[in-house]
Amino acid sequence: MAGHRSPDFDAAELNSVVEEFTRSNIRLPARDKHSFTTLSVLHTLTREGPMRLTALTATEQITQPAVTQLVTRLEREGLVERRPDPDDRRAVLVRVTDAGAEVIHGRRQERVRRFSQLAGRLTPEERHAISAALPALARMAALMDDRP
Amino acid sequence: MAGHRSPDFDAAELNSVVEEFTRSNIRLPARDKHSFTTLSVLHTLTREGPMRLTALTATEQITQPAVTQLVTRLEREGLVERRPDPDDRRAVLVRVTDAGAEVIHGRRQERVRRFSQLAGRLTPEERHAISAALPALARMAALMDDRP
DNA sequence: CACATGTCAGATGCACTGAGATTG
DNA sequence: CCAATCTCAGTGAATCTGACATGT
Repeated sequence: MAGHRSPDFDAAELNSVVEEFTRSNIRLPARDKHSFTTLSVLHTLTREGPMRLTALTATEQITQPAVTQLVTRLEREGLVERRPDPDDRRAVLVRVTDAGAEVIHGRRQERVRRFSQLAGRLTPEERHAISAALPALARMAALMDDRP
Repeated sequence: MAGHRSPDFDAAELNSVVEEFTRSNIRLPARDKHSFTTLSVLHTLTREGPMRLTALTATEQITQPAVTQLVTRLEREGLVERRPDPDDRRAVLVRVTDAGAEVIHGRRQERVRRFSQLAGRLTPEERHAISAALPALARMAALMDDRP
């Protein structure tokens, strides 16, 4: 069951762990009223800075009209702002407001706190093993963006 | 920014990695025609075996009427089956068909293959670090289910 | 009668397709 | 004139709330 390229590396076991973390992470969005797409857009804008609607269409998995509608909704809730692009008057730049950033920041803090608590229930050896693997996992995650 | 309980453990960094993996994992559902909830239900039924609609309502994040409708849809597509509960004639047991299990199995294989390819682009040291951390990560994931 | 299980009916939020307006 | 960017209008699938039928 190990990966074809690396007999010493159990990709199925890695996938199993990722599935569990994903599952548990998905449960959280249901608490507040924001939809999954809403959170994803706010997350992207927080990471990447102001973007055009077209750029958002590429990163999220919805069509341009849906992005227009979604941004209108988010603007009405005060989570993002529309600004005209000074260089191209066809385009608008969407950016998160402080309130929007706070939504993402709060959720992130909640998860980090949860991970801290869970780590406290592991052995020092287990914590060390995870810490030692984080740079490699981060690089692996970065590689995933190459070929979406 | 490190966790309060374990100064040597960077929970924020772990969260960042988990976020990236989750993001990249979420993109995949958009390819086939199945919705996220559909896949989640099939996944749960595959892991847990036959369940009542009420039990599904608890694990998934939707209401009972939505589960009824969703199961009807899945039954029409041949992915699950309704069976009367022999012990309680009010209830029905939902179980995945072979076709339904195949959907989940196929997706899992696709992800495992992807992880194998990505691992092939890492250094042997990085692969070793990840392998060494997997048991600890699996245990951490198991701990998450205790307090949902 | 009280509770649990599942279904039915109407209302709502969200995304899609197709067409249109403005600017480069 | 053509391409890019965004918006508008109408349609459809999925979910929610509230009411209801059945069985314990």
